[in-house]
Amino acid sequence: MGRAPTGRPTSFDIAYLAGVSQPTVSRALRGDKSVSEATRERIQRIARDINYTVDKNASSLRSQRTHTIALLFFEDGTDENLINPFFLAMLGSITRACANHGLDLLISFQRMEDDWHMRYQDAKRADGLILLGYGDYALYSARIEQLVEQGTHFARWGSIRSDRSGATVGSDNLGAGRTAGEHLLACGRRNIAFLGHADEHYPEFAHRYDGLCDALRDAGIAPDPALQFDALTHEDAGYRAASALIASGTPFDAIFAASDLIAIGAMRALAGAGRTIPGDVAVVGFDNIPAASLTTPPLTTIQQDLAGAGECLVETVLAQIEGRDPPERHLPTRLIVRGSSAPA
Amino acid sequence: MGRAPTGRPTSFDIAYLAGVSQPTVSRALRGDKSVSEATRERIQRIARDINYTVDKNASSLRSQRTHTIALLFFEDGTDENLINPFFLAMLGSITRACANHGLDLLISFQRMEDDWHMRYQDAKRADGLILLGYGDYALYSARIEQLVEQGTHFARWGSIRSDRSGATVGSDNLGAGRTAGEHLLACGRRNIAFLGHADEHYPEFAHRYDGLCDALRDAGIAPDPALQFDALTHEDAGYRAASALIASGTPFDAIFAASDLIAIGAMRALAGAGRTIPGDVAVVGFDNIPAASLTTPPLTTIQQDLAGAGECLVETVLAQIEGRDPPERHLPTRLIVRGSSAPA
DNA sequence: CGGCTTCCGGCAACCGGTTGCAAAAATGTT
DNA sequence: AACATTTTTGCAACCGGTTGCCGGAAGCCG
Repeated sequence: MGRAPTGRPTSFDIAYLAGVSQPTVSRALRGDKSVSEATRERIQRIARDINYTVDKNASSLRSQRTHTIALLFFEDGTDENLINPFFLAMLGSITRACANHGLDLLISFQRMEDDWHMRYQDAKRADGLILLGYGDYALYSARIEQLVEQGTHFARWGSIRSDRSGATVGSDNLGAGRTAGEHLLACGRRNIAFLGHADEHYPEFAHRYDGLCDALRDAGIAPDPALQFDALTHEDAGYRAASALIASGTPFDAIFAASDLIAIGAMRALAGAGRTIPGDVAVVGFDNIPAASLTTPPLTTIQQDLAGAGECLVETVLAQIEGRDPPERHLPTRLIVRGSSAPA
Repeated sequence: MGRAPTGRPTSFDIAYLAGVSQPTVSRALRGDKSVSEATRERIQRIARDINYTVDKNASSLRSQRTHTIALLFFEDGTDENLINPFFLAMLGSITRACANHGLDLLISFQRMEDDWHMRYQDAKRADGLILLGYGDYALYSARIEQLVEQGTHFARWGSIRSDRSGATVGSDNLGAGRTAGEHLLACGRRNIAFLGHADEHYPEFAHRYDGLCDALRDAGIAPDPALQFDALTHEDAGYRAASALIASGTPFDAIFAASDLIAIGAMRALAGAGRTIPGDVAVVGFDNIPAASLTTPPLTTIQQDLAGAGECLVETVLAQIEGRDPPERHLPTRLIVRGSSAPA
């Protein structure tokens, strides 16, 4: 039955050693129930003995399943070398989730211009995609539509309410914004500024702002558009936005920043302008990046459920692949109170 | 010549449309010079028109080249969810280097116990491996030997002088340690403590310590073993090591921490003990993680050439794969002076 | 004990490119 | 114009598992 083992072991070698046909080896190693317990164990033992590993390429080629998903990051392209720390934390979570599901993880950073929408699924590199990116959704929404059209399995991290096409997994930004607002109100603040884009191009930020506004209205305060300043998620953007806020002369006693990096930049601007934290201005950030606990004072912030996020993204993609029902894609957040916002 | 296009496009479809044989298509798309310019262009145009992508599995299966490398992280397993920020920065650099070389990058976090030494190369998932891990090298040196024996292409990040088997890429830790020492000496410090393991199980840290000792000796100071305290690279470890140092009663006016995380933990301990920085104690860290500039005072540290590191690791693996000469595997470092160490 | 279902395992086709070798075409030589 | 050379292209085998289908063996039943 075939030739004797030679070179790197293949399933044929095992078949030879076990005295069975090669397809039987394939079935046995995958735990196919149409192989008797006895032969399966025999085959598995031999496989272990000769250090056999299934060739992933051959397997994927025939079965059209790679058991791999691709994680595509993309940023606005401004910062070449720095990676947003929040993404990195997310990466850890996704990696672990993949490992738990026995999936390999392919990683790539993308520039907007690339033809990433076909590089992975089409080349059969991956069974599904996870898309991760802050920045202006409008810039790549066209590609996302394309993914949907061609039936690509994917999930993206974003704001749950912008779930028009494709499966979006995200934190409850609206609720988080409300929580932040209520916290600051409870601290006795009334004039709460928001640093971060609030238009539809940046739905995550916008929903955080919406939540803040909801909280304000509930407290009988009309949100003041003069207290909202655009900022992308960079420290410098936070610095500039806070400087603009200060320069505007509009009185304020609190800042809700759309991200910790923005908050950190804002704190720098406040310190430069002689405003004390939290005395003159309470500050709340978003993300709870590692650096948030190291600022002076430590930054109050909102923590997203990162462990849950990775698992949820992976599970969402898997569900599409296997035709199961997708999980709840709505993740809770938690307020972490630190020194930058004084308790009432 | 064959059947008409149907379903997802294959090279056969293109062959049909171009009126050539399928192997010619394969050759043309890879730029094989044995295809005439005219036909190649015709084929490439058709491929673009019908959105064709080479099936990576089929290609890899036959050619035995995946154009993929696997990046294996491993940590001591203590911290489940936090990833060392230094690694994350490295990841960014490696990702970019892979992209530049047209390689895919497979990522995995490993626990020591796993059979990672065969999961990738053997399964033909990747052409080569990059190993990244702080921690006790003794724990996995056996597996590394195994990799060498079976001819696996790999490079690991580590200390250049421990390059006994396999290609090790790393910073010039010895030189960096000397630089740190000389800087502290120039600041007028004489009793410089080192926080970090200094034994052969942690060669990177040990070489940093050795460099410090060299600098001390050059200045006519005998290194005092009582000023060296073990610490792995976690904030808590730094806190504990610094606490032990303070409790030991040995006088000291400077700390050189083997990593920024250790330094940050140490600064916390110093603050808790009422020692001022840099007044009583100057502190120098290592890595220049983002948080380093946010501490109070900002942390003087040593920056490794991360961009170069990723490129060098990738290039080293590629060189092995393609039988070229490996690049220089010795990377320079740079001292970043901040507030935690007072100028002389 | 013949007939029927169930369980196991084999046969052969197949996934979609890549590659060694040889034939055909184009170009050069004398 | 006949022959040597060099380019282009095709043929067929191959990479190493996976899968649909079928047949033999074993188990079940009246």
